[in-house]
Amino acid sequence: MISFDHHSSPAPEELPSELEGLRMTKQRREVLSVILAERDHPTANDVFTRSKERMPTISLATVYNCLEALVSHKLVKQVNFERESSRYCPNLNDHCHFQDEKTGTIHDVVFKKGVKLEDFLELPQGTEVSHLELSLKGRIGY
Amino acid sequence: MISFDHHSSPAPEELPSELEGLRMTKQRREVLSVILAERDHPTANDVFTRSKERMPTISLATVYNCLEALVSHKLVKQVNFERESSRYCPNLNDHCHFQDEKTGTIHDVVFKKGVKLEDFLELPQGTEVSHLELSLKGRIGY
DNA sequence: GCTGAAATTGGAATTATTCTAATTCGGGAT
DNA sequence: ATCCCGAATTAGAATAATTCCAATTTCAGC
Repeated sequence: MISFDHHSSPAPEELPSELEGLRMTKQRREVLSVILAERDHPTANDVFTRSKERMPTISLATVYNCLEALVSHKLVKQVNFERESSRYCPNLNDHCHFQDEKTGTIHDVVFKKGVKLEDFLELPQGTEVSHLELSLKGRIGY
Repeated sequence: MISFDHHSSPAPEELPSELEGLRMTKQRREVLSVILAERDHPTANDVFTRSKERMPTISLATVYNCLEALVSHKLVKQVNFERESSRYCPNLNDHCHFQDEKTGTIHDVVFKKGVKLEDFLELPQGTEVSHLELSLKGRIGY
């Protein structure tokens, strides 16, 4: 039984020119494809470095702009661990993150099938949760 | 049924000179008492401002030092919402945080009695979680 | 009351991120 | 195809939170 989330890597290229109402510019496409290519939760700076390989003129500001556009259009998720720099994740399913303290590697962790927030949290009724972030740190079993 | 966590305010003053193996200096005592006095999840800067009222010579660096000492000795919890500045919380019980999008107010939210991580997360067996942070945003029911 | 280690301090430094203002791009109308 | 205009990109400056540094100060144990 696999518990950490694994993905079959979809082809990163050939994205439509508009997605979720977001104009897919060269740079946004590049940034998105970097995030899809290596699903290792890169930081903005990682994305910048990788993007420059294929698009040497891209700027860090643009990478930040693109990331913000992709996140707000829900094509990518932003991942935070305490005050570390934000990381980016293409897994759009409901999930959270586990950071291996040994290696720093971040793994996606899925919620058990059918679990609802009210099942494990004492939330006042009527509370509407618009955003949830659950971050774990620890050591992986062997 | 109360769902958000409420506290009876314990007396902030007269803390011992050593706590959890941490030397309780004037400044650490002051910082801790500020956090205990108003349980509104202040930022480091909030703590600095409030501390200065009674201890005008305290420096921001010291506030950061004290907070780090208190957090690492588990007398206070550090609370993060995305990339906002860290906030500090004297509630040592297992709990998480809900930020009201309307007001910015942060509420403690407790886990349902007896709930374990494995009840709602697909964690590989043998995984040891040493740190968990769950942050919610949304709107409160009326 | 000394002494050494730890804590405090003010200011400088760092880091991630955002802002700014100028330029470029690209799609629709002509 | 060309013009136009709003949006996107860019380089660099600015900001904000936090950490670092080096010089004092404190204080617990002798």
